[in-house]
Amino acid sequence: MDNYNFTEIEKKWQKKWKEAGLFTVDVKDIKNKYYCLMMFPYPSAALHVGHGRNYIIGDVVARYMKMKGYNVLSPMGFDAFGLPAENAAIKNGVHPEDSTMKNISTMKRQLDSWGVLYDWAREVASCKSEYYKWTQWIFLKLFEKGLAYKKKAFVNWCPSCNTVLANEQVVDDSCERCDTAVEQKDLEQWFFRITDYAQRLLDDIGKLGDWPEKVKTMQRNWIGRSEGVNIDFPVDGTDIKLTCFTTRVDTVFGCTYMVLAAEHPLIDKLVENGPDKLKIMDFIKEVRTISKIERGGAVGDKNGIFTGRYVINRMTGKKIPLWIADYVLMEYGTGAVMAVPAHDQRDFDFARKYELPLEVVIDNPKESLNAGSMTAAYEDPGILVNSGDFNGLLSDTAKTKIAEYMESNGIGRRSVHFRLRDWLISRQRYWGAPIPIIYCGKCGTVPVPEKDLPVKLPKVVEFRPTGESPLKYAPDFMDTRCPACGGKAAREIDTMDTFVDSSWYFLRYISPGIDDRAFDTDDVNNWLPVDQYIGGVEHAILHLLYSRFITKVIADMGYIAFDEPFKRLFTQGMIVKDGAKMSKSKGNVVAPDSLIERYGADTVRLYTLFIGPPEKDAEWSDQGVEGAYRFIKRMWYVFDLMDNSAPGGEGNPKAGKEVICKMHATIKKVTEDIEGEFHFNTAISAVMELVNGIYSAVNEYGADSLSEKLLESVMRNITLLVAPFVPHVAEEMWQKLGGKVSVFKSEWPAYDPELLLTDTVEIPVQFNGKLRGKVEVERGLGEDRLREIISGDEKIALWLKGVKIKKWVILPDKLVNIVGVNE
RNA sequence: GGGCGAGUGGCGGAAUGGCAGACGCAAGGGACUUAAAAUCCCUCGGCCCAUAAAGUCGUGAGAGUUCGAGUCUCUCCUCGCCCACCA
Repeated sequence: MDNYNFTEIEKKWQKKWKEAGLFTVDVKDIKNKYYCLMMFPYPSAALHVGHGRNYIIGDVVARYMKMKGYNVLSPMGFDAFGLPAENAAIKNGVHPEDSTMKNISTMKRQLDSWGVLYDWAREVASCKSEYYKWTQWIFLKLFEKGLAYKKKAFVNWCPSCNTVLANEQVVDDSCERCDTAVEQKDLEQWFFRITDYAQRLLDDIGKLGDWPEKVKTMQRNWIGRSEGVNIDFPVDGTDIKLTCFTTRVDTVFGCTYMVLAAEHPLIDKLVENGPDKLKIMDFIKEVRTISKIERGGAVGDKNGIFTGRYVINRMTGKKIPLWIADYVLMEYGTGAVMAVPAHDQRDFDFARKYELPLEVVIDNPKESLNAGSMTAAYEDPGILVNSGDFNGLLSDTAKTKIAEYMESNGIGRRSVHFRLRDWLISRQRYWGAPIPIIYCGKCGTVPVPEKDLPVKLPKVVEFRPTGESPLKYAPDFMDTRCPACGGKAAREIDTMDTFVDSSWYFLRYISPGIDDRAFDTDDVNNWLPVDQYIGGVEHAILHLLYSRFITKVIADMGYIAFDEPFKRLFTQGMIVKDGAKMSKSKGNVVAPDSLIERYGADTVRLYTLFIGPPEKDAEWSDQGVEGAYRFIKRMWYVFDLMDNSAPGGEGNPKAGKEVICKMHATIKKVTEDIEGEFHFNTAISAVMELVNGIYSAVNEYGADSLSEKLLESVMRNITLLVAPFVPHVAEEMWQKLGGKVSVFKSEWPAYDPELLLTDTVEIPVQFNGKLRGKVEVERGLGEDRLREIISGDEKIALWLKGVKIKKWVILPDKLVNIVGVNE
């Protein structure tokens, strides 16, 4: 047998698969369709082995499904707009387009060298105008429906980088790149009205049966639905009513003051003629301008100021003071909070600081509360006290009763609030899809007509940050004509968040070439929802939520017939090195190229899959790679065993029986591991055991103990089983075994349940739950006979001496436990 | 503060409530070799002990359910991730 020359083998098969179009799909052929999708990557300079995990897992699934007879669509593309390219451009003076295209070609080469196959004819890159034309079209569709709108909003501003930051670039209230504290700046911004879909996005999580529970929970928390009551508080001496939202209406009798957010729109009117107006305005200014980090850095440190006004708590009839404080957020609820210091820790802290009164209205059933001696708010449910007609009720009952009372007396209304905010999609950046909007002095905000798409991103632009959108300084881009009146007009200079690009790419793969529509409705309806989506858990919230939203919007407009894009989701864990995420700055990046050169792609794939359960993080070990390499060689050299076995010989029946049994068990195990939770690590270890089994049979019973025929049949099955994991060597082995077509066009092996079973079984025998011996008996032995054999066993008998047996627990063919006491 | 995970040998990790540590890495010993690499074989949780056998302890800690618990229940500790002054 030849040596295992992985370089030659891998080159050869990669070329042949390409020529044969192994993963080329005709979308019109929808029989047995299977859409296997991996999250498309951002084109960074080079991939490391951590990135590889995603593609290798996906490739295993695609190849496995292919062998199961499915028509597998596995496309790939690039999420090519975005900040890193722009930042690199600022730093190195290379145009983002050039660096991005260069990175894409590097990545494609790396993916090829891993043996990961895609239908490359469907490749998309979000920075190409033939793609973003349709991202812009989606924007226009949302605009048409009133789902895209512009409003003033605070954006994250890094004063050091002189630029706007996306939320995800703000880490611990500081700039992700330079660690400077992020400020809030008030700018006109485009939003998508995702909040209109909050309830549906929440409800439909129920449809996502095959998503990880963890991801579903994260989405639920992010949407954050809470039920409560909007309560009106009249401001004493005015006709103004302030409305606050609460989920704890049961505590309303304990509301001893009220607090507004500093951004609350009615503040100006309320303090207009007050004596402390200037002091209050100063306070508000401070809260607004101070960066978030100082404002909320230490939770518990709350600052506020009295407005001089009082509001009426209509449940108690009492006048309570109205305050402004930095711990109330304008973005959530109504920006006004009824403060119940006895039953809310934040209100408690604030009340203690400013010596505001505290009233217990929910008593702790275990230990009565004392307003004076409380050291913390009592936030648990309890029994109502000091609450008029509602005294004695349990919190839960009181919530309903009080809400009903408020509704029938016009004090408040039941209401639902979400934490989810509208999606801010404007970026004051260059490297993104331009927002297709034109501003005309006469006609106002005018959408670019569909026929004028794409609005092309100009190539020559000064994109060094000035604090304004770089496109402002591209006159050829900026200056245009109004599509409505033909007069002079200016283009929108902001670009779109890259999450917009990635929220629909899975549709484009179906119809990559067409330029008169974003996608073909029939084809998309035939192929989607995606059967299996695979990607990192870091996208659990934003990308997946946005994709679900856009899908629903497009579905509502009638372009597609489904409203959830991904049927089944798998989120793989990160690969870390020395306990940390791989990154260039930490210097712990493991590059695949040199490993592939040294051991071959199959080895790197095998180790990546063997490293641990794929949904969990795993620590990379270069020594572990060596082990994977050894296994492949060990498998390869089974061919030598075949050469050495006696030609035409019958072999040793006992050895043969053992190997056959093991073989069927392995087929069962590998199949179940792949189809279940993608536990490739245990699937691979099962094959390792089978290969070890062959070697030990030969060791124990001699070189000719396994007939050539048997070895060949075992090898054939091993080859099929490992094909998705180590495709090149498997294809080579398959050919050597006489395979006429590709192993990936061959049928996945089936096991014979009859042959899984050995003739005899070894039964562990316990005494009082502790293992005391084992007996080897024939399979399917009756309980009486088993009891007899065990009682007669010398070793067991020692333990049963002087013992009164109370009970025999017998699991036929599996285990026996004798329960007894010493007499 | 809230949510979700996870704690098993020197390490990565296995184990439908039924033999804890599969498989692999590392380590030690041996065979082959002039030598090395590669390969093959053996040992490999702790204690007791002479290497054994037999015994005994052992899955973060403690309790519970059970004939039987790494696995189920409760309490606690530690670590990781996500969210976080969300009313």
